[in-house]
Parts: sequence; structure tokens; C-alpha cells
Amino acid sequence: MTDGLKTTDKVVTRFAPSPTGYLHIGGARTALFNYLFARHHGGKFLLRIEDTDRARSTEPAIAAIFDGLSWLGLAGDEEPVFQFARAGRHAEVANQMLAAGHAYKCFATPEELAELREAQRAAKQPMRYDGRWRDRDPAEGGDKPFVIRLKAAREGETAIEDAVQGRVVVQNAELDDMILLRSDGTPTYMLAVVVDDHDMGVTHVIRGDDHLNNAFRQLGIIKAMGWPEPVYAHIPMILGTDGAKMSKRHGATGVDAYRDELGMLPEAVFNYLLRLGWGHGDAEIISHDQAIEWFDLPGVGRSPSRFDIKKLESLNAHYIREAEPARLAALVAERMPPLGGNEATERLHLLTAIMPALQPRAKTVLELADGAAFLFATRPIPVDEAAAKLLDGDARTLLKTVADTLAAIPEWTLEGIETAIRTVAEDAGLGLGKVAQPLRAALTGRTTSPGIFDVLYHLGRDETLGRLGDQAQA
RNA sequence: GGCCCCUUCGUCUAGCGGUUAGGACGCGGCCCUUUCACGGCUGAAACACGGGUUCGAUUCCCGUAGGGGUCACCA
Repeated sequence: MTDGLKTTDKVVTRFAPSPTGYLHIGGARTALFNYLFARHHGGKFLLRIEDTDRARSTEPAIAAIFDGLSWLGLAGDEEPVFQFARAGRHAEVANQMLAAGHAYKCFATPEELAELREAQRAAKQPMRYDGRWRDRDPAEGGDKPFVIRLKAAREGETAIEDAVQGRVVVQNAELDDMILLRSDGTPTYMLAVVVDDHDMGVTHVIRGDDHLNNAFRQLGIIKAMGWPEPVYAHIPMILGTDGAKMSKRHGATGVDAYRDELGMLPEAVFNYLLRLGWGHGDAEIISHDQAIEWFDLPGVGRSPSRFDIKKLESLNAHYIREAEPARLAALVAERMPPLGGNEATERLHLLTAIMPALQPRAKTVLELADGAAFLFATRPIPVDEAAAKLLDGDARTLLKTVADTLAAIPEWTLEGIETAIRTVAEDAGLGLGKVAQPLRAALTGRTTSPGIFDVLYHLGRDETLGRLGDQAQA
């Protein structure tokens, strides 16, 4: 294998998740920032699957990550790189470093190292490898298994000019000789990332700041190989509502859950994630294109941010109001029992027609589906407790009058319906609300719904009269 | 515990030496109104603390406190 460095002036970023089951919401934001930064600078955005942990990497997990990324519109510009497939190249680099004297063989056993750590802990010393094989003759190890360790600098300090965190300096004495190649010949994460980033031509490493400490160790490898240093940008993590690290305990952590379980639109999640840790003046509602135009690293904050589902919901409500009714109707239909042929088409038409009346009332696709449910209820429809209270004797009598009036109107139009209902109210000497509420209760089984004329119109004359008949009394 | 990072309304943030400290979500009130929403108006709500530097600190520096991260033959 050869040195695969791709020389280019262009910005190249990457998102490198390890497939552990789904696309984590924090990972999604990291991907978003990488995507936006590359697009803003006219560069490339690449994907790499860090699947070197064979036990945890599964096909479904990998598929789930791609699924989440494409839902958010964050597909990579080239075929994704699978890290495990490059193990040979990683080993090659480790051996190159060994040959050049930048690395050495260490024959210490895992048990031996555990003892070392235990002793250090007991003595309240920092726990790190003591370099016991650093200067020994590898011949002493005989044919016993060994790992290859980086011969890291012990004096001085290492500094990185982080595009988000600023200048960060660490004493080299704090860093130990980390393992590059395991005793079974497979690469560690530290080695693999550096080699892959280099070979992929990555110019900007934008990732969570939980990797900030790793950057110093990785720089050791980069310097030993004489490779160009990428620009690092360590972005603060997303915390749960309580300020603790985001975990299952905080509810949804995978983006698929925001779509499937919470009914979020991708543009809402995109917008919300963008505003978490990044700002551009007073801008709140930011489109995909606007995001590309505005996004840059100086706008990224340095402090961790908490996840606020309320704000995401409000953004989602905004995008639901903006969305095309037909698109929303399809999303709602997906959540209803499957139908075939004409029935499915008819349902979709009905959903699309009622959608504008539902949109301003829903924060999620779930609420959209719930709001449309009355249309598909079968008679006699269920009536909830609050609605039942509205249907007293007087109301039932009134409904009879309404039904008779409605039966007589020549055409079932919005205008005709409204005129008829208003006339009934006037003739009875009642405000419109006194008529509309019982009507709403009888037709939807609830006390809240879209405008009453919309309800009547979309239900159709037959169904309206039928439901009215179920509740009315002469 | 060692090391690293962080600290403006409850939350997300604007601010980059002199501002009535701005916006958004959420919360309260009013208006609109056939319900619920939407929309409009409006109110309460923040510079963690202590030292410096400076004519002047939310802003710069140093501590303290608090929070987060990281210390594997995991990634």
C-alpha cells in the first residue's frame, strides 16, 4: 500500500462515528458542523465508519447511521471509508515508525500493566505507562507477544491552536507512550484516526471536545510521521436538561427517535442542532442554504449546552406550519393503519385537504395525526368526558335543528355551511360559540378541533348528518 | 485524584472596555376569536464570587467556587 495523501487546497472535513446502534443526537450535530463548514468553504465532507471494534459493529448499526444522516440531508461527498478494511495500512505505518525509531516494542502483559496501575493508584500517582520497554533491547522479549508503542517526547510541551478552544497547551510529561498496534496486530483508535485522516486528506478535524485530550496524543504520531497537522476544532458537547452528559436516562438520544417517536421534521432538527452551540446574531429560523452561507468556526461557542426539547418543539411547530400539506399528509398516513389502492389514495386526499386547518395547531407529526383522527372515526364516534358535558338536553335539541338545516342546503360548500350555522345561531338568539361547541363535541368527540366549518366541510354531508343523528334529539 | 476545557435571564444565545445588557424558547397578562391553536402587543427574568488592570469592566488578567471532559491492548 502507498501513502494515499490527496493533495488539495480545498477544505476537507469528515464525520467518523463508531457504529454502536444509532446516530446519536450529539454525533448528528458534529456531522452537521462538519458538513456546513465544508460546504461554506466549497470543500468536501467525508464519512468514515470506525468499525474496528468488531464486537460492537453490526450491519444494522451502520445502516442506522446512514439512515439518520440522509434524513438530515448530511450525506458524504464520496463513498464512506470503513476503517477496519484499512487495518493493513495502519500496521504498515506502525512498522514504519518502529523502523524509524519513533516507536518501540513493549512486551509487558496486560496483567503486569494492571499491577502497575494499581500500584500507582495506591501511591496516588498519576496512572500512566512507565516506559519500561522504551529503552530495552526487544530481543529480551523473545517470541512473546508484544504491542508497538509510540516513543513520545518526554520533555517540553505540546500546543494546539484550536479553532474553537483557542491555544491549548499540555506538558509532554502528562502524555505516556500509548499503544499504536495491539498484540494481535490490529491498530488502536489513536493510530487509525491519524492515518485515516491523513490518507483521506482531512484538513479540518471538527469533533466533540471529549477528544481534545486525544489531539495531543495524535499529534505525536503526526509529528513522528512528518505529516501536516490538521486544524482542530473541538466543539463543546451537548448535555442533558440536568447538565449531565447525555444518556438514555434523558430520553431520546438517537435521531431516529426524534423522527419516529417524537414526530419531528428533519429541517427542525437541523435548525435546532445548528443553534446549539452556534449563533449568528439574532437569527433563529435558519434555512439550509442560509446555514451554509453563515456557518463558520468563530461562531461556535466554547461552553457546553443543554438540550431543550421545548425549543426543538417550537421550531418543529414552525416548520410544520411552513410545510406542504401533501408532504405532511403522507407522513401522517404512514402512522395510520395501512390501506390499499383507492382507499389509500382517498385518505391521502382527505388528509391533504384538512392539513392547512391542522398545521397551526400541531407541534409534531404525532399531533397532526391526532388532530386528523376524528375524520376516520367510525360511528358512533367516541366522545370524551369534556365533550360529553357539552351535550346536554338543550344542546341535543339544538343539534336537531342544525341537522335539519344542514340537510336542506343545496350544496355542501364552506360558504353554504357557514351561512346555515350562523343562521341557526341567530334564529335561536345564541352566540356562534353556543352552537359551535355542541356541534364540535358531536362531530369530533372533543372540545377542541379545527374551525367548526372546516370540520363540517371535510366530514361531508352524509357523515355529518350521521354523527349529528347519533347525538341529536327531537 | 492528575491534566484539560467551560461559566450572560430557567434554557439556547447576542455582546468582542462606556448598551435602558438585545433576541428566541418557556412562563404571566392583554388583544383577536366558534373551541384549541396561529398571530399581534406586553410583563417578569441574567453578567457565579473575590481580587486586580483601567478614568471606566459583562467584556482583559489571576484566584475561588461550580459544571463538563479525559486518564484502556474501547472508540
